[in-house]
Amino acid sequence: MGRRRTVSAGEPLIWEDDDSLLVANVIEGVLKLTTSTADGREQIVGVAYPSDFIGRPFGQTSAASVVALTDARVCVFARNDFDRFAREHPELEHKLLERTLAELDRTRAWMMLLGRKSAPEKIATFLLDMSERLADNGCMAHTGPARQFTLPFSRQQVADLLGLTIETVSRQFTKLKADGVVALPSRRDVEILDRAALEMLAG
Amino acid sequence: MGRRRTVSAGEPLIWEDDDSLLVANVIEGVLKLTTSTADGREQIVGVAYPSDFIGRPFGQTSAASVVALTDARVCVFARNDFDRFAREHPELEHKLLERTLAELDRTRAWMMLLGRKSAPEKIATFLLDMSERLADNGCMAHTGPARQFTLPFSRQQVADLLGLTIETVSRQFTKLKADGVVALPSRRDVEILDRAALEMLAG
DNA sequence: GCGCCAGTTTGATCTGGGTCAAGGAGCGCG
DNA sequence: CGCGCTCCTTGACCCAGATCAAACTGGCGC
Repeated sequence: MGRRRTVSAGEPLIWEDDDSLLVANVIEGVLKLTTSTADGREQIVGVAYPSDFIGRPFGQTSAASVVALTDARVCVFARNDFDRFAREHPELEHKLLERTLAELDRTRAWMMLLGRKSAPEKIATFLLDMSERLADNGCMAHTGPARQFTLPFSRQQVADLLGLTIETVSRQFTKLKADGVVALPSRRDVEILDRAALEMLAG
Repeated sequence: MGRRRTVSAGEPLIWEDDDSLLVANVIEGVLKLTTSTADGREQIVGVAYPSDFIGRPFGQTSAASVVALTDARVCVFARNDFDRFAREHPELEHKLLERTLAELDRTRAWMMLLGRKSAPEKIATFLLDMSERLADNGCMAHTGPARQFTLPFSRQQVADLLGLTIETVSRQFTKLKADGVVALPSRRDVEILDRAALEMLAG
């Protein structure tokens, strides 16, 4: 049941496989879910971490495309098989429902960010959100928010997540560093120096 | 199982009822799901039409508040009862899962709108979306997109849905009217005169 | 170590949409 | 019928963040 597959950073996860759509479970790594307009604007609409489901069981294929942000290992299922299996195993469907409801909550909170928050608020919210989702090595944390961590995102991807341009993201990072709120030891690394200030900025 | 309740336009649907959280099914009318910041900015994160579920089964209460846009009838359940009932009826859970997945897809499409679309694109997308969801009387259409319909939203609510200000919404409506793309016979009524133009604008 | 190149930062300028401030316009009510 | 209230439109101006245009930086191959 379900074949292992590895995807390296930057590679798309293809949804077509011998005539059937796929559903997958993330084992390791981080992937982005995006939608794009015809003229190339991109919005990241979801981020999948280990243990998250991706794909669209039942009904038609979803519009989002999936690309690995880090090297990743996933477990893929032909959708037909998965659908049948799920319908025969209510416990699995229940689990899936709980996860989908949680994801919907997170997505709705992100809508508020996209529609109503300013650039400084977006960046602060993003950093706090990341510190909760990432331990030092990029996996799920059960040890509370991390003080320092490595982003699985480039600046452009942060921009695509927050509905900003790369220049604005860069300027906001520089500002936070200048104000002593965060340290940026390397392009991808963040250390939170003043969490209270970030929480204030996040609104 | 489940008590009927009526909510008039503008009234909130209270989630606390003799010590237990509620879950509800919309029978008639339209309701908005919103989140707000401390300083009063509001974002509509979902709209519930007849047959939609609202509330948060399993897990903790969701952050969104629910307000009726039109007079509405809903069927409410104590959440504990609902959770137990759902777990004993896999068919219900399956239905709920399908709806939740569909809602997640719609929400993700809306993220693209909020993060990356311009005001004219937002308005055009909104009008096309409404024409698909509303028949003349504000109920679900199975007759294809409506050419004219009554919005269940005030201008301010359209702004809260699209992440704009009321003034920008008003100006965009005026522009579309001036360009002969739509007719606006009254504050809440819209008639689409040139669907192709709207689709072009929506991007 | 040196050059190259993608990703990033920084600066200068522009503009879409926000803000502030008046008017209109529909509608319920006396 | 006209008063008043709420919602909506319109106008003038402004500013956060986009756009355009260079530099800078840090890996990596040679």
